[in-house]
Amino acid sequence: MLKAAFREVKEIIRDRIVEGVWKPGELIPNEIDLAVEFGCARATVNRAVRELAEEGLVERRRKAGTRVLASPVRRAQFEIPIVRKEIESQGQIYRHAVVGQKVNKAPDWLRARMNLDIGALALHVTCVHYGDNNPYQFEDRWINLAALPHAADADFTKTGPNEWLIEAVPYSDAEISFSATAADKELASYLDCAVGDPLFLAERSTWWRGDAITYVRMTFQRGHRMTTKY
Amino acid sequence: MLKAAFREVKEIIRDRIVEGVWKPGELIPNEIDLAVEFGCARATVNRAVRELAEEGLVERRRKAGTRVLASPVRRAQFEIPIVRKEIESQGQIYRHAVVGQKVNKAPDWLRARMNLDIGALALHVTCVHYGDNNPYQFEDRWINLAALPHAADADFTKTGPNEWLIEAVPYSDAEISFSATAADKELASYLDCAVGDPLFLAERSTWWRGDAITYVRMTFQRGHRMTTKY
DNA sequence: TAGTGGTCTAGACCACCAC
DNA sequence: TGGTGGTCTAGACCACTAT
Repeated sequence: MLKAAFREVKEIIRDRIVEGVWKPGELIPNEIDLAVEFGCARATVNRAVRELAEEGLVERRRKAGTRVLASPVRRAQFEIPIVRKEIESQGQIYRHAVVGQKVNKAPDWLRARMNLDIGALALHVTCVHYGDNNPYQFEDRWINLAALPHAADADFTKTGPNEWLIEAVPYSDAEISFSATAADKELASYLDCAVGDPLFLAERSTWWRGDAITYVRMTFQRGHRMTTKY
Repeated sequence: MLKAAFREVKEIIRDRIVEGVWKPGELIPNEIDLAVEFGCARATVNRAVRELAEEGLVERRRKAGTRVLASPVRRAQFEIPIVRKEIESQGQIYRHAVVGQKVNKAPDWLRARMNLDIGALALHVTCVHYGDNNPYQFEDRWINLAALPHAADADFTKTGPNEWLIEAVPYSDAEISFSATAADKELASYLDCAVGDPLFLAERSTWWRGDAITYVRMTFQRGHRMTTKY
């Protein structure tokens, strides 16, 4: 058997959908009929169709059956690597420099975002990540000291705050968002670009069982792109 | 049974990993032992651990066993909706305006990108998508007329080119990339912003079995963000 | 209420690959 | 070459929900 049976079944069904044999909005045969047609067990068909549903090509409901989606929900998936690995995977030499590290009272916007009490303390760390000595990313991070008190004493010169955090604490939830921003004077100097240049910005908040861990703004060098196939 | 058994098993294993019971780099027990421990069938354990592997938390190899990954590969997933649905899902009223539609000889950069022959014809369509009459996205699209000859006669005033394409042709491969760009004069006028403003840009190429279908640049209004949880 | 998908089981055989 | 995961099967019961 060259392929697993459920993969074969999956491909056949996928082809029938993209070729229009089963059109958007229509029902496809039920699992038992498909199992008979393909000469396999119902569980095999189930796995094939279940995976197609996870990919957003069909929609399944008990009793109602399996329906071909009119406009398949397309999903793109991005890997979120550690910046060091991202740089090294491009064959460049990584280094980073900590340019700021201070304990602050969390500003209001941060308290709102991370759901912190009034007067809560946060560690503010900023650093620049380089690939082959060219600035690659400016990292502007806040760490909730109520959740991670020993972060205050950490040394981020050897291990960057991102990698330090990964080893120090797991997280249960994360939210990431991407946008465009204009370089201000600080960004322009760290990222070696002009004030006003359009820069790609990623922001991430992470949580561990309801407690905010960290919020970080990662601003990339001019011309940075995030690409994926799907 | 409140939860499916395989989900329970999955959560227990996930907890043991994040709690450090099974540490990064270590092997976890094999499927048979886990099945005995949890009092279920091996297939149930298999599904649980297989899904954890798909999520990037563990790595599985025959004979070698299942290993906890040192730095779990984090993946963020974005849904790529049709712009009309994206706008409508925000409770806004959608409309679009076609601002350009012309058959051209494909320029060199496009021929290189889409792998077209010299002299190949492409349809160039531009349009603006509005939410509640505010500009939301500027769409700048090229369609390969060798692959889709009847696109030349299409009327995009009722159905935008993106939705028209979805109905007209499936695709087997797509590549999408995100970046930041500065508004030029044309973008500034269509998106009602200042020249030089930083804008979020998405570019997508789609293919059907080796043939390029379309390439599109989607530039969003100022301040646009793309967000997801993971 | 009946039809459909969701899940589980016990057992089986196979493919891979570290040893 | 033996241990591990990968897959398949036949059958069963259950959960949801359209009708």
